[in-house]
Amino acid sequence: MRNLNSVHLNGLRALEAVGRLGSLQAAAEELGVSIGAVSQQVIKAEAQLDRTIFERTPKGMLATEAGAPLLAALNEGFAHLSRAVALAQRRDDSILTISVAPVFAARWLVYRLDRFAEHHPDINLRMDATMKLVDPALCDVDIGIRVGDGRWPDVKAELLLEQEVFPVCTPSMAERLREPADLLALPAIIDGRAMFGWDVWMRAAGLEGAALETRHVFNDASLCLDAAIAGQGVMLAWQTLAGYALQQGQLVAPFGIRARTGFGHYFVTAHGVREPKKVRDFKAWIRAEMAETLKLFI
Amino acid sequence: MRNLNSVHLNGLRALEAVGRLGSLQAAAEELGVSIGAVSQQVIKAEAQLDRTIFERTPKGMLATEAGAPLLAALNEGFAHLSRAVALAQRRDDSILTISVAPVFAARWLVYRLDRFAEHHPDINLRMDATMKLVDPALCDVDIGIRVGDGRWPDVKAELLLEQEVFPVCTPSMAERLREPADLLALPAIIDGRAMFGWDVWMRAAGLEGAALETRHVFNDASLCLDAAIAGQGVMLAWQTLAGYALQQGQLVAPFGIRARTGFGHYFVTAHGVREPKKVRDFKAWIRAEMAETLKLFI
DNA sequence: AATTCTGATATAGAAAAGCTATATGAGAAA
DNA sequence: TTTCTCATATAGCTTTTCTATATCAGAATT
Repeated sequence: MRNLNSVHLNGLRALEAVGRLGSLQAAAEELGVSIGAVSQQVIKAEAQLDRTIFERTPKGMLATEAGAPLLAALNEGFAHLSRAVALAQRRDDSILTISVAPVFAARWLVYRLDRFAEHHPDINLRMDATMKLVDPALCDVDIGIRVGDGRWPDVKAELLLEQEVFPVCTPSMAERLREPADLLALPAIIDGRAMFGWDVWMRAAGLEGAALETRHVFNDASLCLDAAIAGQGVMLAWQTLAGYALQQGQLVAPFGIRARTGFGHYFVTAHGVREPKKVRDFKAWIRAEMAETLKLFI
Repeated sequence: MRNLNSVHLNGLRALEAVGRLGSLQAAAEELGVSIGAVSQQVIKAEAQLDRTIFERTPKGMLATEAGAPLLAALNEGFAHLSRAVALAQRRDDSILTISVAPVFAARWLVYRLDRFAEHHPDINLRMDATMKLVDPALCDVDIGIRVGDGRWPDVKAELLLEQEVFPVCTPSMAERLREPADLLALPAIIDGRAMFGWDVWMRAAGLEGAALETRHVFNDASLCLDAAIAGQGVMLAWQTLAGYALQQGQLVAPFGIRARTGFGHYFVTAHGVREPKKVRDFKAWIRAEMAETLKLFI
């Protein structure tokens, strides 16, 4: 398609519009420019193609014999391009595209999707699981949920939940514990990627300076939780990570001492954009479900 | 197709090229611009469409799920546009397009076209009959033949034949004529559009100031000749106009007195262009045929 | 672990394309 | 002859496109 390099695409479009509509006036109206602009483009394009495409008559522009097949092919080309643009511009408003961290999806959201479908049968959810912060203004994501300090200047961050961490282990392990300091005797399961450490909890538990024996280190919080469920040790988890396992009785949170990390779960949307109803509905639903989760921690 | 107004065509082309070729580097090469230029155009077009068409990977650009149908439609569109441009750029070198005055075509050239075909079976002649001067640089005419003073600054004019005029009438009318002054008694057939008058010939015949009785005035030289052939009177004709009728014995040129009008037949071509072989062949052939015509006037 | 390579993006400023506003010309219609 | 319609030319402003250069991120190599 290198031959397209020798002619301006805007000129080809001018040719096509004039050919289809029969006059500079009509073409100018469709293209949204002045008659002089279309005239210049047609003349320039004819020169670039080294062809006379139109015969100028007092009643308007008539395609020459040589020009007619060219205009037919141009019409077909621009019709396809127009269809392509229409395809891109059509918004399927029934699809809500969300972006969440994989661990949030796997440990909290995926268990609730059936209830979302029940509450909002008109909304089709499309989930993009990535840890990267997304800017909904720059991609076709409607809303994101991320954990962090919320200080992201390029997006609008709205606090959903303050993150609190607490130790979790199997019930049988917990039976051996009489006081918080007894936790120090248990092997610790460490999330190498966590944005916080045990020291945050130690302070809250009055055990500042104390440490646990590290048994396992993973680079994925979800794997850590699996290891805790398997009885491998104690893990410092947070609400959305451990909520389901607590509810199912697979894990317990001994002593109920919780510490705030300073981070939070945030809704991430685009600056200065009026939120569509489906986004507002989703946020409201997420808040209601989060309230249900928090009942575990009263 | 107004929806195309909201996105730059060059951007759509960049999208298509990257989609088809898989990287900015390859697309830049095909489009004949720098990688940075393609990158900017893709980013801008994605913003204008409000769509993420590509996922950026370390190995290059991958079409997103939403982008793939768009790119397919764009590819079809640009393929058609490319075909259109190729159609326009293809020169059918076997076709020679000439532009001549209708009267020159009807009274001189058309009788000889069989001989042109014999001499040049490889050249297909396409004749555009119009009185308007053409500029081969600005239209798809290869060469023109026009009568005039040859002072046309926008084109290259090469003298073919100096125009000479002379009275013509039927043989039976001529039988009654003993000397040039006897012509003055005959009714005159006048071409209202001629660039010269009888005075030009009168001077050459030593009859300066004399005049004929006007019987008929036409606005077409060809009709004048038809009237002369029909015995309606005497007409002041020129070589290419009357040559065939003289050769056929339908008309005679009594006394053989000819006058130059100051005009001429000229080949009209574009300035500063090396003439293709078919144009050179055509000119040579025309000169040879013209020499044959002039044998009538020796 | 450090370095190199590949591919994409950002930016400033220059070049080219596109556009508007206005004047003008040609032919048809009134 | 006048008016109307349609196209063209031109100057200069605006927008788009482009280049050159610096930078970044991830993969591959050492």
